Amino acid sequence: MSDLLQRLRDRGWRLTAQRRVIAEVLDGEHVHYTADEVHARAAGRLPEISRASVYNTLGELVSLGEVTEVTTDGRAKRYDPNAHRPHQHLVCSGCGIIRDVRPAGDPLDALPEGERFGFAVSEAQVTYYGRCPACAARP
Amino acid sequence: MSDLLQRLRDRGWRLTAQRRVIAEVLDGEHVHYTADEVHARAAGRLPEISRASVYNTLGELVSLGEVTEVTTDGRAKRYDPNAHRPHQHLVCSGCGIIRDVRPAGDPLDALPEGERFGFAVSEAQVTYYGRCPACAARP
DNA sequence: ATCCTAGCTTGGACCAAGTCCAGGTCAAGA
DNA sequence: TCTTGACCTGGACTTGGTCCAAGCTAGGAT
Repeated sequence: MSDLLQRLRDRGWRLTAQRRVIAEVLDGEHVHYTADEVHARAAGRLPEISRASVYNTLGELVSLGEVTEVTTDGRAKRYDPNAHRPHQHLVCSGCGIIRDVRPAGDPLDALPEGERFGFAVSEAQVTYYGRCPACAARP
Repeated sequence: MSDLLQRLRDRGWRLTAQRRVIAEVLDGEHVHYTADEVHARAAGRLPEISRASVYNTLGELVSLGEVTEVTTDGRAKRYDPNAHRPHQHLVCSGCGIIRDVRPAGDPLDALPEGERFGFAVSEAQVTYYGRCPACAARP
């Protein structure tokens, strides 16, 4: 993730303590925090950080393409730092846990020309739902 | 949609004026209203109808499987009455309009066993994004 | 036809997620 | 080290949605 900080500097970002902490929180695989979760974790290292800064920074990271937004349940958006490797999401309908997954082939190819209604289609987001091993073990 | 009313009666629903009006609003192809849009349209025919009734009825229709929830943008949920024909959604990233589409094959088949993390995967939701003909015509 | 009552509806209070803003702070170039 | 525009903060505000006590009513029972 330190290369993220480098990329941000290259784009003219001011590297503040807040942005550094948020970038650190977003480091890892299968990370899908809500803005409030990011805020709570960031506040562990930098107690005065405000919710507004978290929302601002996340929004900026999204528009730079460094982080993608994921909405799996119609509640809070989640932020996925694994933006440079194309992938989809697998969600447990019991506990809500999210895994990054890579389906075979390009999902776009499954949409025939006759189903495109003249749209210039550029992206497909796939969300798979099921029960994770832990949730499958109980009702 | 009158068969919807029949199915609801068969399940022991009381057929109130509010529920009838909401069912009428939800009639048609490519209908994807938010709860507030449903409320506004319903209020055109039944001015005293409350937001709470709209939310209650939509929630009941969803849990009966007569209507599905669609969240394309992380804002308000949309309600899709076309629940008895499996389909996915194509969304214009310019104006947000939504079309129902039918991709070739079952999207579930694209997820290899090795990418399932032990989940019992049961459903896949696909959202295609692109620009509609009207939005493609301008910047 | 009328009565009864569980189920439905209502308005308003409340909550969660997210946005906006005026004023104070500070990273980094000069 | 100084300067300054970009950044941060707390708090007010907006939007989308839920909850609840009190009143109403669809439809079965009489």
